[in-house]
Amino acid sequence: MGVHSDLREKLITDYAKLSPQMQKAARYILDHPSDVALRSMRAVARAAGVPPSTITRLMTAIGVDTWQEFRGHYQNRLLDQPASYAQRARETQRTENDANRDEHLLESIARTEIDNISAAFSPEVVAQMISACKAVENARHVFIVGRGAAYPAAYQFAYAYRLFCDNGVLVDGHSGAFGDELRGIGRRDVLIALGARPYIRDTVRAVDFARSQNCPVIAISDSDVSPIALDAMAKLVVRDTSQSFFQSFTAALSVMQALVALLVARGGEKTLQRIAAAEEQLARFDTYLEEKSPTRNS
Amino acid sequence: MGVHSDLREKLITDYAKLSPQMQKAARYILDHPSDVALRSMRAVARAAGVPPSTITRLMTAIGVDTWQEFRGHYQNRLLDQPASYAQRARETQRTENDANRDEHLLESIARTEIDNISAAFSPEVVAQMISACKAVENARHVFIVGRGAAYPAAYQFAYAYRLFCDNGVLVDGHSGAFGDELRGIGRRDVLIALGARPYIRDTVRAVDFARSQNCPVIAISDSDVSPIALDAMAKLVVRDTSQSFFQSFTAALSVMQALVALLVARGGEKTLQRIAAAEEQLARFDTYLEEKSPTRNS
DNA sequence: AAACAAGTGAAACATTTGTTTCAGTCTTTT
DNA sequence: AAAAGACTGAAACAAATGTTTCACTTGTTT
Repeated sequence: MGVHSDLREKLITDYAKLSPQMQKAARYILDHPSDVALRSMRAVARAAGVPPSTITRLMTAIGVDTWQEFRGHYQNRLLDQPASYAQRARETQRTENDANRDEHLLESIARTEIDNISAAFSPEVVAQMISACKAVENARHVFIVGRGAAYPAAYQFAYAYRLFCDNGVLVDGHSGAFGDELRGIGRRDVLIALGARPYIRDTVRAVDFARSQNCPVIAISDSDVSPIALDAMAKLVVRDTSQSFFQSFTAALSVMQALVALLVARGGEKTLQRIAAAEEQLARFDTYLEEKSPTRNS
Repeated sequence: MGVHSDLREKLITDYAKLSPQMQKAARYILDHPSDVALRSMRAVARAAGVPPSTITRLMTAIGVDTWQEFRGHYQNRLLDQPASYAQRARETQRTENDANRDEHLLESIARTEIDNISAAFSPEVVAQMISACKAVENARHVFIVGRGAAYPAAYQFAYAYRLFCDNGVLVDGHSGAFGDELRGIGRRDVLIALGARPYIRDTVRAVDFARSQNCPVIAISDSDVSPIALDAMAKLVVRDTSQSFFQSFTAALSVMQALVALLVARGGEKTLQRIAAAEEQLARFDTYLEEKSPTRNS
């Protein structure tokens, strides 16, 4: 009986050969390893959405006789890797040779990203988000513009928004010339514009045009006085600090997601039903891969 | 709301006032904190050389009602989690009045996002990122596929990558049928695939096709055993936990940005020159609003 | 259709768990 | 020395745990 030094590996390689329910359990365990170390078997089973017997069967399937043995592995793993942030930083700094220069860079990227997101949810921005939200709720049409590096965040919002509202327009120039989609924009609409320095001309033009038509603007930008945010009715200022040459649009994306979450939360039951209907439609179009158990993950 | 921020401190200060047997127990717990997190109360009592009742009495003496609560503190400490999830959920639920429900939602969103990003830069993922990076550097072509909610992150990478390398292909279906762009994919290429549950059929098909052509796959996904990550040469597992109905792709975006940063950093001077040239070209195309220097500022 | 095997979850089972009870011990005070 | 009071640990208890059993479903083969 060889002792499995790494049974996470075994779980992954054998995954395909497991029965559907065991896969469900295996997946939860792979995704939540510390749960195994800390919680009881029944609790893990409950969290994974399977009966306790499935966990037992899974263990015998991968050659582990008892839950105690199984749990022991995960406990050791947890003890071997304290991996506290401070400690990790200290370690990477201690040995500053070329070997782990990459680790060091990534570590500082992580910190910067976290800082940016923290700043993006400061009280001032939060207040702006809420008022932006109200503007969107009352708008006839919601135009979203964001080019270049800002496009992902714009797309993200448009994509999610479309699932529960049909008055959103993503101005991306895919359908004809850029800006064509803005035709008819007016006082009762809202334009959500995203962009940071260097400001892309198209985006600024769209904002100027909207303003000339008396359409209120919600700006997600890097400054209160950026050409996009100037005269905007709501200014969501996010930092785009980055360790690399490029700006980081993580915070912008996060803010857009938060905006969606806020709209859904305020929309109540009706909105949830619309989302359910949209998902239903996507499922009917065979968009998603069929999965045995249509449960939602935690 | 006096939550015991640190009950190890309490254990030390009250140590003198405890009865001899309780001191024995307290001392063992102070010396073996992880035992509390991982083993049962009776096991701890046995190891400390005291009857179980002593542990109970010790807990009541320092103001903890139940072993579960006691153990919970030590488990959080082991996980290096500043605040427990359960506690956080309780806090956000506590003030469920309509007044500042929005603020609370946003605050908890922010926390979740930060957690997700922290997890995305864990040592395991960092290691995978570096090996993924090397694969990209040696690849003939770099294909990027990500649909639906994963598209923003895919686009972000493709957009940034294009500025310093011309062998990237964003598989987005804009040019004809989806998957057409994969023609000719082979052993010497790399496919970067993004996707989380529910898995979009197109993405999985692209991954399967790439695998059938012996093309190595870099997977950015929500599990080690997701249909995208299975058999991938590099698995970047990111959490997509979200307060709202939708998944959060913030961590995925952040990882993609970090990948770009890593590529640039490793590319050295030559890469920087290419980026400068690309920006120059964009400026000549009048893409940006006139501003003196297109270089980033602090 | 029938037979079969594999997969599954509710229930049952013996342990083990955290906690309480209580009789005995020890120290301190009178 | 006796009484009072706090300490202590064995035993008792209900609740929860890990595991096994067994009908039942499901999908496949004959």
